[in-house]
Amino acid sequence: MSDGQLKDALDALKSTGVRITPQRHAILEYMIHSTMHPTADDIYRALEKTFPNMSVATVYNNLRVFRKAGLVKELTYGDSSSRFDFVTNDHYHMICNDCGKIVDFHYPGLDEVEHLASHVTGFQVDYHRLEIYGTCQECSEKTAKAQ
Amino acid sequence: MSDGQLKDALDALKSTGVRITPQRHAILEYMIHSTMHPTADDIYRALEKTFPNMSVATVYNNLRVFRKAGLVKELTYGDSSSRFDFVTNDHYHMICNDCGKIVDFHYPGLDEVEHLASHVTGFQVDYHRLEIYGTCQECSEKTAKAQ
DNA sequence: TCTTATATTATAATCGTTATAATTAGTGTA
DNA sequence: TACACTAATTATAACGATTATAATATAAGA
Repeated sequence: MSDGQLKDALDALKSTGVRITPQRHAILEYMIHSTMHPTADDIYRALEKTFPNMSVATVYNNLRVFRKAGLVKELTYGDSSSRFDFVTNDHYHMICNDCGKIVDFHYPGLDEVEHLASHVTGFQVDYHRLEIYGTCQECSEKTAKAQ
Repeated sequence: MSDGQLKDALDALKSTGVRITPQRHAILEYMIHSTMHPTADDIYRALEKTFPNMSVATVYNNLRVFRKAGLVKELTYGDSSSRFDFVTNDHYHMICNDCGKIVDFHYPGLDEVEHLASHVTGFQVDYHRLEIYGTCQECSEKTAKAQ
């Protein structure tokens, strides 16, 4: 089914007039098969064996192309590089404001929110991003002890 | 009621051993009264009449202090500075992947998600961030015309 | 195959954010 | 109120992620 995802993604790009280059093919393939949310540099380093001459700029440029096409979502954090996810509706993130830890969290059914939002604003919705911020258990306990 | 918010915020800080400085007071006050989500530099420039010697680092440091205290949320985007919001549960954002436009969108009741998340992960939840990405009406029409 | 616009490469530049060290100033206590 | 101690601020330098630029290479339709 990953192959189907790749083919669908390539078709979607092609249909909007975006050229399919070996680099784009490889980046998309990597995104689909990667389990953890890679940074642009992660992708660059993973592909430099296959494309020794590829530039980091190419990775950034294409991630932006994919994002505009609604194929990839960008997760930005204040203190480090952006991370990129191939768009599938699966899980959300909980983030500790103290230590920065990221914990996955499953929750179904924000589709209703997407639909309402689309209806009200006229947006053609591609995906959403939900993050819940707070203090993780370890940091809570550390603070409690310190006082 | 803004005054109450400020007082509550200052009390919350004090109770965790954070010192109240004139700069912190002013930054918080500015955050509470500002209608549009300011960047660190916006805050810096707004306060430099009152604090001609204040450093940008002070703004960044204190925004992080406030964020850790759950008073302020940081909205990060790939292509520009972070924006900061005083935490109140009101609206979400829709973001155009093409032109970057940000449109406010109202939706009540993600409290349930927060509660479940807290229960499952042990986090003490402060706030959440929800953003919906897609293509705005203008950009959709532009693309349709171009083809 | 040829043509042309688009993509890639290599590199330099930008700019938001953080680190550092010295100085200043809150806040609890006497 | 004055003191002492620790935390906060300032000024500046450094870092690093991302983008801009110009030259070269290449995808894809004719």
